[in-house]
Amino acid sequence: MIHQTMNQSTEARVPRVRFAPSPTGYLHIGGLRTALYNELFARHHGGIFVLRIEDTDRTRYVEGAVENILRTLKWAGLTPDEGPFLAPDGSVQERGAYGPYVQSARTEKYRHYAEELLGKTEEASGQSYAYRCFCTPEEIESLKKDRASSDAAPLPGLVPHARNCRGLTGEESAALAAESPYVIRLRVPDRVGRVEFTDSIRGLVRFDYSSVDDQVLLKSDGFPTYHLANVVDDHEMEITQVIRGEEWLPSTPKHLLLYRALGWEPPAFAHLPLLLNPDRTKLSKRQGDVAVEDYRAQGYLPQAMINFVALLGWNPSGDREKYSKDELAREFRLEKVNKAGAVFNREKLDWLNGEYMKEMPDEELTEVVIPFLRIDGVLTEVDGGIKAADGSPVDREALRRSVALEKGRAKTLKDFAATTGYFFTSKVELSRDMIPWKKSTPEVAKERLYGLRDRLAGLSEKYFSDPKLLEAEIIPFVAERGWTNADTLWPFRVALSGRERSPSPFEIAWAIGKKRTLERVEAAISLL
RNA sequence: GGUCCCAUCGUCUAGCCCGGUCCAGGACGUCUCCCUCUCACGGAGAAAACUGGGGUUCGAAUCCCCAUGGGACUACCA
Repeated sequence: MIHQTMNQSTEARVPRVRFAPSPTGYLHIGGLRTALYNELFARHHGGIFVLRIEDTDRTRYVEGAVENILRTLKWAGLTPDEGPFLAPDGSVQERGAYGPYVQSARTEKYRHYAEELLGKTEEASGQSYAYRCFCTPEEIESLKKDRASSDAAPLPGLVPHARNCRGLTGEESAALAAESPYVIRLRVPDRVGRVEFTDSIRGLVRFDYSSVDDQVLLKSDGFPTYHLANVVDDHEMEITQVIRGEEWLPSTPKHLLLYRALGWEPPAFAHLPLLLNPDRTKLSKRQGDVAVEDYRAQGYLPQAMINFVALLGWNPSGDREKYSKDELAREFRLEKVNKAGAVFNREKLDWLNGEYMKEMPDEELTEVVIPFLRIDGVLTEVDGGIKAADGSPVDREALRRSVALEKGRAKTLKDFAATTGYFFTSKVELSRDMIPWKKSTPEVAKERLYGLRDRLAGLSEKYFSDPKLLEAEIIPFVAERGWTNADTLWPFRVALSGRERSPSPFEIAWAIGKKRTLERVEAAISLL
């Protein structure tokens, strides 16, 4: 009496996987990882990565969500081989031979199969694989309450309401259908038995028939539920390996039962461990950002996101932290995916993001930083030219240098807005008492700045082309005067930055140039 | 409650399938020291884990059982 579902070998076929998000808003970080694993699997095996939109719940549809998902996937560098994509003009189009790839455009198919099941008889029981249920949601709700409150062990097998409509004859059912709304439910066998399957990650998993509810397949509005649509589409799109979140594990027996009822060979299943909040519950909004676009807006690089999320639940070796997407694809093995959930920990993401920023060429980094500087008002764009917040022009080279200097201490692209502003203003804000080194006095600071000013003024522009040149010039000068680095360089640096913490004065001078360097030193002197 | 899944440092993990090389390795974070005008960077180092109990075995993080703990699911949502 055991129904065994074999995971047929699929070596003869091209592996096909899919990512199937619902357009209910934004792309969830967990969705990003699921999509990534699907793509990695496809690339590793030379297969096809399909994107499918599961929008069978009209009540949850959010305007623009499809575009948003597409945009975010693109940003992350994920590129489905088939399915909807964003055309250059911004419209959503499709590619691939298995379309449409949006479920709302496929409703006829689902209805067709649901009705087919109504009339199809299972040999073992002599009953149809599906039946019409006329119960209202309210009735079912109260039946459920009864079940929950009763001390008696739940009846083996069936959901309570099943007893109402399950026994209807074909004629009764058809007659009622003419006058009342109904749903079509899957008839789970009421004999003893179970569904078994070998999960690609977890191994053998089994469910007794008695623990599976008679799932609704077709809703009273004529739309399919996830379960039906998913099975129909995975079959029609010839998906060979399903890779999805662990939350789907409990409904897998329903899907397997459906494949059997329809007479189809099921794909292999792999259920990914969940991404967790710090308290180890399923990652959720409320405990942090879950939308990929939030991370994008906060200045995380797509490479860092991909790298980070890939290693949440899977690891190729254990002693390396940085991998490109190609390297990930080369190493990817579904069998090596962990079974336990993984806490999404932002510190490590910050670190990884910093690593990627540091290795990025300055020109490239500058390009991606600019939008963040504009958002935060550090820079504005006038007639295509970039200007500082106070209207002074900003040249590209100065911008590049400031980004190069600050990238060592930035965790995200957004951080540059907070650390980089003083490079571009014509006047630095500073107060008299922060100029002297903490163990020194304003008088000393003033003397040092005078000396520095005269010395700097005598240096040609060439010295400002490399912080090392400036340093090689100033350090000996400080020594020969009998000054200390501390009581000289601190005032110098503060004069240039207006900050307690910043890059070295030589670096700042290099970034802002001789003219501004002298202006700022002069301004500091006048405060003393 | 029921069903199912899971369990190595605070966190991500390597090792587990094919028991000994593991008084458990790496990374983030933390702490200390070095570098240093500051903050970072960088360098050196430290603290930090096999949930518990049985069993199998000469030997268990690794295999088995139980307990405990955690999680997911339990919709005409996905």
